[in-house]
Amino acid sequence: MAGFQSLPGFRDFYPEDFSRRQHIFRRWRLAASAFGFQEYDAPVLEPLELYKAKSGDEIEAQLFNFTDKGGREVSLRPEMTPTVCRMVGEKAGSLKRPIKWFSIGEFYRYERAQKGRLRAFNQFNADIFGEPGPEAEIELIALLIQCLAGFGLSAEDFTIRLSDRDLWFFYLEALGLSDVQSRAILSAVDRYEKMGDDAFKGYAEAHGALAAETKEKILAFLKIKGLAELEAALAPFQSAKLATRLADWRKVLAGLTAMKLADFITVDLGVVRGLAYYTGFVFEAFDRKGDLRALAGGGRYNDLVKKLGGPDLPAVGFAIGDVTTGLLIEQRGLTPTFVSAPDVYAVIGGEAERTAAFADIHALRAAGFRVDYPFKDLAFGKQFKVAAESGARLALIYGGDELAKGVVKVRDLSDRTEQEVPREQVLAVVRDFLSGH
RNA sequence: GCGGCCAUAGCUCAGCUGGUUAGAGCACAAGAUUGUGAUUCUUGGGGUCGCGGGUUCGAAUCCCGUUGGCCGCCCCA
Repeated sequence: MAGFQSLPGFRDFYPEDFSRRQHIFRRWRLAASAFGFQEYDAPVLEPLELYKAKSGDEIEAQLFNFTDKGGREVSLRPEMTPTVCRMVGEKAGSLKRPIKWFSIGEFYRYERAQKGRLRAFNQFNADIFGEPGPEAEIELIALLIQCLAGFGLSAEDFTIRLSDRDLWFFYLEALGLSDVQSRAILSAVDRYEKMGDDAFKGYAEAHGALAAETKEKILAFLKIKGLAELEAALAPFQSAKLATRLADWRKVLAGLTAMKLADFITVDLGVVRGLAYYTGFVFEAFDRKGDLRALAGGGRYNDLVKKLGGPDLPAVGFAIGDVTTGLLIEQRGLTPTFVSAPDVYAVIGGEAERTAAFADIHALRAAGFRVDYPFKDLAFGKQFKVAAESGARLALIYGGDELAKGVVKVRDLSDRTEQEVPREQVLAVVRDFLSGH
C-alpha cells in the first residue's frame, strides 16, 4: 500500500510481533521481581542538557533531539541511566538501601539502522545504588544471566565477558603511564579485537610509540582469560590498589560460582567499553556464536550521580535490549507459539436466539472467561468451523430447539461430545469444565 | 555522515534481449452446505510494479534522481 510508512528505524507491532515483545518483557519482569528489584518509569522526553552533562557535547550527533514550542532544547531519551540517576539523586536520603530498581521502556537514537540496531528500541534497565562493594556486581550479573536464561538460553548460547576499567588504570599506572596516556591505551584496547595492531596508531600519534616491553605487557594483559592468569600478571607489582581490585575480583567470581553461574562468565580484559564514566567492573553479554552485536552491557559508575547534581552515591547497572535478544531467541528456535484463544465460543441460531446468548455471554465475561461469538448470523456448520479455528475449548449452542426447552448445548470442541445444560447452570458448568481440564 | 545490494498483491515470488488488459502459491472473503468442524471444489476482493523524472511509437523491464529496506563502515550509552 502506498501512502504513509513508519519512520526509518521505527517498528509497527502487529499482534504477533506484540506477543513476541510481551514474551520478552514478561520474562524480564519475572527475573527482576525474583531478584527483588522494584519497577519504575520516567519521561521519554528530557532536557538535552541531561545527556550532554553525562556524555559530553559530541553525544548530540546520536540523539533524537529538537527544540520544543517553548524554545526548550529537548531530546528523546537514548538511555535510562541519566534519568534514573536524577531520580535516585533527588530522593537518595529517603530511599532504603540497597536501592534495587529496574524499568522497561522505549529509547531513541538518531543513528543509521542496521542488524540488531534500530532508532527506537526497548531496553530493560537494572541498577543498584548505594552499594560500593562487589556484592552489587554479583547481584546484577546474576540478574543479567537470568534475563537471558529465562528464555531457555544456556551457557552454550551466551557468555558474560567481565572486565574492569579501574584495574586497567591501576595496571597502566604501575607500568608507568600517565592518566592521559592510559585513556588513549584503553581506547586502543577497546578497538584491538576489531582492528588488531592498528588500534594503537592513535596512541602513537598522540604520545609517541609505546616501548616494546610495555606494549607486550599490555597485549598480554588484554588477552587474559581467567583469574589465575590475572593473579599471575599482577603478582610482580606491590600495589595496594591492585591488591584491593584483585580481592574484589575473587569475591565476584566466588559469588557467581556459588550461584552455579560460573559457566556463564568469561574473564576478558579485552572489554573496556567506550564510555568513560565507568569506574570499575564492566561487563557485556555476547552471543557465543558471535554473529550478533552485544546483547547487553553494563558496569559500575560511582561518580555519575554526583556529576548529575546528586549526592555521592555508588552505582552499578546494566541494560539489555529487545532487538538483539529477540534475534537470538529467534535463531535458537526459542520463540514460543502464542495463542490468544477464547475459552468459549457461542454458536447462535439467529436474531431471536441472540438475546439469550448475549445475556449469558456477558455473564461469563463478567466472571472472567474469554468468550467470543460471531457478529453476523451464520450457518451452524460455518459457526462450528469458526469455533474450532478460534481454539476455544467449549462451544455453547444457542439454537431455537434448545432455548424452547430452557437449555443450552455445551459442546466439548476437543472430543465433540455434547451435553444439554439448563441455562441457569451454564456459568457453573463452564467454570467446572475449564478448571477440571 | 559514508559505501554495497535490493524494492512487483497482506506474505513468498514469477514476469525472456522493452511489446495488448501484470501472474502463481499461500493468506483473506463468499458459495457449494438453512442444526454440527480441520478435506475438497468454485468464485471473489485486493497492485498508480516504492515514488518522481527521462529515453522510446510503447517501460514492471533501460537511464537518472529520490525514498525506504537489508548489510557493512564511523559510532555504539
